[in-house]
Amino acid sequence: MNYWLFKSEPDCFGIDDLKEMKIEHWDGTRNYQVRNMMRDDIKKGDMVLFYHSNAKKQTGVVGTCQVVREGYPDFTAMDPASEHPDPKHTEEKPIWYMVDVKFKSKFKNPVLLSTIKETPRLDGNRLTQKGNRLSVFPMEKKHYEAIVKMGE
DNA sequence: GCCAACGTTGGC
DNA sequence: GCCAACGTTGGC
Repeated sequence: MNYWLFKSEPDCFGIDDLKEMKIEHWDGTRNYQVRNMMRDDIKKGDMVLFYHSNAKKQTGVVGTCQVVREGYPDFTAMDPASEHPDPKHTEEKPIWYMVDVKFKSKFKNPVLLSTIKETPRLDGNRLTQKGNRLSVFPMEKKHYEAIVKMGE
């Protein structure tokens, strides 16, 4: 089993939205590195930290979810009314991929970015690496488990 | 709103 | 293939 961190802006789609919907597709990623992970690497059963980025209140990890469907074409790319339409993406030749995730938990204590930076046992995680702007990336098991422990 | 650090685009 | 210009992300 692998572990990941997914970023989302809470104004757009937050942990409470996922909690309500229970299962939702993680659409809208338009970055090739992320696309490759969505298509090839993220497997059913993998665990995901849900991260709120650009948050007015609290920027940090706010809960967890689990992958319930592996990579398939992001149909929102074909919808001109969607957030990120891409005319090059077609049914025959999809470019963008997404996975489905299922809500697992909302943290009692969100693990803030500032806390993650200050916690020595989280050293080396990708979130706080300089220049990392990917909205999806792998987490080491020990970091995943440490963050869940802190959150709950 | 600012800006650093990318990623993407397109002319050549 | 190079690289300048531009767009985006996301913390602050």
